[in-house]
Amino acid sequence: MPDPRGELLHTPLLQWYAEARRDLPWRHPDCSPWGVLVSEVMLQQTPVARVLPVWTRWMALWPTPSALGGASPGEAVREWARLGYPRRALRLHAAATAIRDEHDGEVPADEGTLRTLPGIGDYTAAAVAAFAFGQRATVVDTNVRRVQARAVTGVALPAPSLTRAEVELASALLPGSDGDAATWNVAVMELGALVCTARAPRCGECPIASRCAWRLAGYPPYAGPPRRGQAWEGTDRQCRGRIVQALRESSGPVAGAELRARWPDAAQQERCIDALVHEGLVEPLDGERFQLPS
DNA sequence: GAGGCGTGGTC
DNA sequence: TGACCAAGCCT
Repeated sequence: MPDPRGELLHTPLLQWYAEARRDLPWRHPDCSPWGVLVSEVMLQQTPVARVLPVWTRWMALWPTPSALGGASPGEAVREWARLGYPRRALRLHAAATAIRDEHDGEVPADEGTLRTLPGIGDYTAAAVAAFAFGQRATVVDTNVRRVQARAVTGVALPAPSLTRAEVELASALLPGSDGDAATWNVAVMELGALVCTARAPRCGECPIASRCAWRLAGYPPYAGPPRRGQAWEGTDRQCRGRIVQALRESSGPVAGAELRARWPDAAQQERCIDALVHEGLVEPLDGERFQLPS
């Protein structure tokens, strides 16, 4: 049952996307499902500009899941460079070995099967099903949420966490055919990334501005619960980042004393190292030395 | 379900 | 200038 709210938006948005879309390597027709999967994991909470060079190098080193599975998790973390959230590199390595060992080395096309892989949640499973396999999956990321909130719901920003209603709305707006649906998903995301941005939306360039509920309501300001920022200075996050960076940039093991020189709070740093070891991001060696996992 | 988890660019 | 934000996931 087609949703009239979606029908009105499909043509202008798909036309806009055909002209305004960025030429990204993971969108090329010859990009493998593995390339799409890698891009989606790298793009979790990370801007396109920072992902591009890392993705390119990563795909040259490990063009298949089995190739990555043949590397050590530490190599994956090192090539992850400064993308942030290095646990993603560890999980991508684990996903690669699972694909090699349990799926004949082929990225699964089924959303439910993708969802079982480490580091693959609802968003990424739907994105791979849609963008790598052309399926009619409901892809809901932060861009889709913001575009829907404005264009359809008429509010400045979505709630802090994803609601059931948002997923149902995205599903209702989806075009009926597989191909159109896959393009629609990436078109809405692209609109959110390039035009309907969080900070300073470019409504003058928006193909659906004339139908935007937020604009028609006079741009009411965000009225939801406060959105809490993330502390940084002196946090475990910063401390952990410092530790992993030191191990990444060293060709060999790093002495605990050398790490200690990089962080003022010894107790905090010890706690962070313990946590990193527990998570598998750091491997302890004899003589109070540490390295990326072998 | 709230909170933890990196890094750097933007206005 | 320093909050805010970027194709989320996991516990």
